[in-house]
Amino acid sequence: MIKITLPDGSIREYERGITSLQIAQSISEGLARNVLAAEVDGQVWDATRPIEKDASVRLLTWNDKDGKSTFWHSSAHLMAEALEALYPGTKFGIGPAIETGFYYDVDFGDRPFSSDDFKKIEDKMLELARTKSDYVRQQVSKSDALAYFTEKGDEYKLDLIKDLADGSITFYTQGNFTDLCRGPHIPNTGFIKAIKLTNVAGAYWRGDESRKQLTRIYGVTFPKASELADYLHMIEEAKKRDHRKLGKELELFAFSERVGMGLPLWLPKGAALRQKLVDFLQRAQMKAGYEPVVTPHIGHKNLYVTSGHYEKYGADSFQPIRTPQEGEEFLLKPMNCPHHCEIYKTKPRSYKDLPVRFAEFGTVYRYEQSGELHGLTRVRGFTQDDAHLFCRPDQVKDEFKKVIDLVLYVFKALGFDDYTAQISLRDPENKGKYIGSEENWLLAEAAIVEAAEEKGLKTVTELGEAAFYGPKLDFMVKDALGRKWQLGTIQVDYNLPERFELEYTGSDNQKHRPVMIHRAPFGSLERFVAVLIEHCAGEFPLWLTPEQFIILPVSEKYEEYAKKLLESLNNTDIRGLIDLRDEKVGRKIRDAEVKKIPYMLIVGEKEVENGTISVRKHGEGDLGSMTIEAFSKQLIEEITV
RNA sequence: GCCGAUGUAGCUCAGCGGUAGAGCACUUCCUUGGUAAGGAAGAGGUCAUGGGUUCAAGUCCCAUCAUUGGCUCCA
Repeated sequence: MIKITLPDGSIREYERGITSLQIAQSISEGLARNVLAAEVDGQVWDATRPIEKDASVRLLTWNDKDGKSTFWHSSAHLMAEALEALYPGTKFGIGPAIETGFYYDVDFGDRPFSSDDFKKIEDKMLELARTKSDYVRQQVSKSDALAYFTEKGDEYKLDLIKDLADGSITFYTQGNFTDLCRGPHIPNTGFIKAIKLTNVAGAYWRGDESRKQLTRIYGVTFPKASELADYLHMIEEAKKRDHRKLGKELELFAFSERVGMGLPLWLPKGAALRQKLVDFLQRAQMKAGYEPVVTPHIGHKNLYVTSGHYEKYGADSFQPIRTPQEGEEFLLKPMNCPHHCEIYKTKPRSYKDLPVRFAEFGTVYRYEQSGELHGLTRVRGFTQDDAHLFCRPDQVKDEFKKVIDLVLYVFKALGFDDYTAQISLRDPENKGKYIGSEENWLLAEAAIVEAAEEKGLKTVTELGEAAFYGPKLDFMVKDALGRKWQLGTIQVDYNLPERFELEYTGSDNQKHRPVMIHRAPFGSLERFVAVLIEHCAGEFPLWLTPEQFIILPVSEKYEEYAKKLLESLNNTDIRGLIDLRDEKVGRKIRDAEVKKIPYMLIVGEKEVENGTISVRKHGEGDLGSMTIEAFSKQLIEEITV
């Protein structure tokens, strides 16, 4: 007998060789029907794999992340089986589960493939799923594994096996399909009830451009048809919220081929929104002791040679601009920090002066590969809400904590309630790719970890995700549809102060090196606005809305009253407009609703007589009539953040 | 940058070898209307660009550009 510890702490005794599935059955039939896999001593296993010794077991269902990914990984195998049945001779690369769904990289040889083939594959998959074939795990020797795939003629699998240690190789078979696979898998294909192939794309074998390009087929599957329907609905909703679509419809920004790809044009309404964000953060930063600075859009090449950016990114950047007479080389500013370092150096600094905090909404230009541009989230010219804090080593942690406070304040004001922080540290395996001394890195990493801990942030730590000059703390927010976005970032930098030979005079009258912290709560205004649009589906918080109200006269007879009304309501914080078109009020309301204008003020005979307005709120409907003063007061209260 | 898809009116799209279409938006006129589309008329396109095939090319082929889904990259 062996002892199995369950997540609730209870310990049950079973015969040696019991499977997780049988454990589930001993608890309840319902549970057993839903078990996809199990976590055995921290490792995800097949639910059907025998357990040979005492272990702690957590049964995984569709509600667990690992349960889902097991399900999707098994779905990838099911798709491969369908592909092999439909297109004999297809070779297979890798087929993992991804955040939502799975993909399989396959080589169809010369056969053309397009999304038109999806239906056929989906049908075949469903047919195979209904056979409820078990996923059977089998340990094989390296030579047998090689022999199998040599026989099958699948060079990709052979390439994979080459790198595997003999003794740790497993095959999984379901139906007529056998694949090299570490597992785990769901018990049988019958769990897969709803299937949707989503898209097809090219992907290089092992992500290497010099190797053959395979066809990557993406799909997603569900244990219930209704879940697929929900998923498709979510996709529809995401499409409706796409910031590129809403940005066009709400006249926030545009792109022009003539201006150049990846270079956004902010239209009046978008610029108004953007300006409000800038004002908002500017005010918060002034309170927090930041000093605004302004630097030019280009900088001498030597500046970036000094900073190290030229060496690292020069070849992949926009190429230098040369002055016609002197032949001096200037770069479009890809970063604000080198400029800010020079500002720091304009005068001797005392330890008493630190920290100094230079803030700039600095527009930077970076070459992004053409295929990578995407709406406002990936552009070639963008404005960072950048600031650099220069402080003493003993101030780092404190400053870091203050920045965390600022970032959280910004998120709260903008309705991002669900966020996590990612601590990005060095890749311990590959320390050579980072600039800076071991000692400095250890200091910086400790400061971040401690600050995040003391602020009680929900964090995940990623090794190898640090910037080349220092570790960082990135904030990821979840939007209204549950999608994750990376926004704010805080980065410790012991490196630039070194390169720019920044100094301050300590209380010991000796020169010391300050520490630099880069930080941007929004990240970039472009990206932030994109995320904000999708988060709130274009219905911005009132204080950010470019046009907060629209006056709708019932007929042209009330035009005068409407104009006076506009004059009395408009001020620096509240902006509105009048719809003077020769249309019925129903039409004007519809158009205002479509434009997502928060308040509609309807004025007609009644209102003129009583000196009131009839207020309608976007998405809610008629609020009844009120006095102008009452409305104005309500609006001001609502926009105060 | 690489692979695939797409590019027709301001917007959303139909047409896929034989005289450029629809809805919305726009302009003008009628209508003076009370909480999500009043009526009529009009204007608007070298069918992304450049080549080619054809008696004839938005329509078929090639190239370029842009957009887009991925890959790769991201200070």
